[in-house]
Amino acid sequence: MRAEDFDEVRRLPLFRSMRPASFQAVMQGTYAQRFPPRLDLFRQGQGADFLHVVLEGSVELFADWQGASTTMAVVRPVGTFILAACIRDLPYLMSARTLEQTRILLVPAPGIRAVFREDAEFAVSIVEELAEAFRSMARHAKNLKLRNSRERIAGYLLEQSELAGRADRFVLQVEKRLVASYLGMTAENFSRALRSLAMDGVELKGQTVTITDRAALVRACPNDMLIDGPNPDATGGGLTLPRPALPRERRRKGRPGQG
Amino acid sequence: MRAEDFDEVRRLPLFRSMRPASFQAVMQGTYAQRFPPRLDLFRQGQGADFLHVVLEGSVELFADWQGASTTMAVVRPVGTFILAACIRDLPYLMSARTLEQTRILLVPAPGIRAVFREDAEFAVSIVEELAEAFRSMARHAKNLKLRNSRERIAGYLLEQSELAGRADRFVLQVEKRLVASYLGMTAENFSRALRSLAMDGVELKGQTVTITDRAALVRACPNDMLIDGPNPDATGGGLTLPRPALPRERRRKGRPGQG
DNA sequence: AGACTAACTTGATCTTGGTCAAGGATTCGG
DNA sequence: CCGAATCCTTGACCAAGATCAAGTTAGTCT
Repeated sequence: MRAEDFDEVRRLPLFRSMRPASFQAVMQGTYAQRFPPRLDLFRQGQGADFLHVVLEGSVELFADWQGASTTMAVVRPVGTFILAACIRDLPYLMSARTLEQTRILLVPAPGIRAVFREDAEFAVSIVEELAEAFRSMARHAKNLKLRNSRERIAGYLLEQSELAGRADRFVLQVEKRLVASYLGMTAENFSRALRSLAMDGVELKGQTVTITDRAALVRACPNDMLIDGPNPDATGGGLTLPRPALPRERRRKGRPGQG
Repeated sequence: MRAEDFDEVRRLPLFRSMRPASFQAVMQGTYAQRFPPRLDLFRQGQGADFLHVVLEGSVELFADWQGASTTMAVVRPVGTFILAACIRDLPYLMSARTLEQTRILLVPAPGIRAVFREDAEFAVSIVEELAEAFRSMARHAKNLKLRNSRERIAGYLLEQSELAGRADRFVLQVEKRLVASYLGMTAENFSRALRSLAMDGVELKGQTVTITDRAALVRACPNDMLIDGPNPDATGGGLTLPRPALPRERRRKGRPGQG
């Protein structure tokens, strides 16, 4: 592992409070790796060998069953994923693939399991990460069960706006089909419902969303702290939502290149 | 707290590995209380004052938004709930009410937060409980997103059968409307879809389910370890599914009596 | 730049599941 | 044992969302 990576990782919420010796121990066998876009990292059902930390790029977590597939989350820097599986030494419940060119830190699971029993501060960090991951997933389930697709989209746009610093204009950070899948609907239905939100103060041009009437949009999906967040820090325990950037800042060089 | 409660609690997965002094500290201000059926324990959005442990009876965790309401889980002995909220000192994401007469242990959240920083074994127990809770919730979301209502019901029946020791005949432990809500559908749709499963080897008489053709039922909902469990131990971190009993064993004295 | 590919949109149609309304079945209290 | 309340079931209808099938746009590769 490169020295600069070492420092960067050391500053991550999950690792910054632990004792130096513990950090050294966890980092045994840890390495950062760069993956091309659209690469499968692992499949659901596999054994949990490594905790993954996204350093650059983005990763989609998805699940499938009987031919159907659904996006469960998109993880961005500096989020972690499959912590729960590593802790319990159980098979992953989700599959993962990179969306863009992505750099990932792979931390051997046995080291984590060993060290967090000895370093209370590390245990605290893990507990907080896991608790947040649980809450994110609970919110996801509530969202699916309590709202219809139009409301889920409206809520998503409001959340993205929030993450962009309450901006009224922002760019969707991920493909629409992926957002649709994340929100539990087909791409077609997403497209139509999104268009229909024009009546509720949403303007669309390509990937750029402009909220022209925030009050109307909130009326379409009354905000609820207990579903929509806040997602306190950037690291949602592997459940960070796709995060938007400001319009001009797009930086979409590393997008999917091959299918 | 009664001495017998003390011993019982001490044997819970969450508490049995911790140091005696830590246990004493956590138990400061802890008390067990008996609640009548259908009593609201707390509402979503409230501050997390207590970790709850179900000692007897059962508790429904549900969520609502804009008039709609959905069951998120049913917790039975000896499961805990809202651990995540306690750890993060954040508002509950769900509401809770008793289903039957229920005895609950109320453990002050500040004590938990303080002690798990000092007792590594306790931290480990919390981490494992949380990890399992996360995985349960992830499975719940996958189930909702990847299966239609008929499949969810078939899967539920297979799971209940499993929990009853692979029995081909068992009794539903909770009201059907509650199961319907848990599975994310209306009671009417549940009733119809359940009936339609007669074609797939399911016989019904009141609350009693008989699987006459397990292979057919599995065909209706191919089992998947990564959605349906196993829910390794009884304590699913507040996410244990309603558990069935064997037919004769019903013990349904304490069922909902008043509205 | 032009061709190719993949994502997105739109329309027509159909299925699933929700809504509304009423009729049975249980259960509980007297 | 009867009556009220609640849960469950059934039917008719409706609406949300899925599917299928083109088109259109946009991004990538040569």
